[in-house]
Amino acid sequence: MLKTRIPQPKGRRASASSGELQTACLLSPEFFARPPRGVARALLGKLLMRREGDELLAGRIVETEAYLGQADPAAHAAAGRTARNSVLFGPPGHAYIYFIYGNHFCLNVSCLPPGEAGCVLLRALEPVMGTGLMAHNRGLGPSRTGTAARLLTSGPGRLCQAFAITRLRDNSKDLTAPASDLTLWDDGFRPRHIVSTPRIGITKAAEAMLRFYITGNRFVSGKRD
DNA sequence: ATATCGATTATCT
DNA sequence: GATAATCGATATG
Repeated sequence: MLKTRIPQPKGRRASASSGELQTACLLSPEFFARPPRGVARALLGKLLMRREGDELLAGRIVETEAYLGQADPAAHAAAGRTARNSVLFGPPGHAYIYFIYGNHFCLNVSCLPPGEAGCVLLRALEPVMGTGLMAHNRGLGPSRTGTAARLLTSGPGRLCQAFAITRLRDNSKDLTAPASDLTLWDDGFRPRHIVSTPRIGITKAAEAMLRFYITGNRFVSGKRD
């Protein structure tokens, strides 16, 4: 099992992060080879990491949504396999990235064995490492505290911009591969409480409780402050 | 070939 | 709270 050392900021009390240095394990393909609902819950508290040359970005996953595959009317896989969504039908633990509203990218992780097209959308992260570069990628000033920090990664489009995630660069990338520059890790953090709600921004199957977030975390997307 | 709309965000009032 | 921005995927003729 591949491990690495993840430096962390001294967390304030309300923050999901705490401690200073943690050993983290790369998530395995098996972690994702199960139904998206369970993966979406299990991904809360895990770390997304990006290698940018000699710089490192890290964010803790605090909000997710599950998309169940061909049987889910809200899923991109609902109409079957296309060139755009083919990653969803491939092996678990790979990045499915799509372009939305003419402006934004969204990052999903494929779930279930090959042939089944479930996935989990990453909706919000709590910044852990590399906030300066995140702010630069977002076109924001260097401020990284208070309400301004929420603008870095609180939303599916925002977190992709902060991590410089694009379809061209990252679609189909294996997020469980040690050599990948975009990876998912478990540093042992476990959320205290998880809330489930309807998914955001969809019209079909809008009542299903498939959005999950860490209770009380200030980096969850939506209105705050 | 053209029209519609979206798993969003920023910027108004 | 409301809406413009922006473009690729998909549906329709």
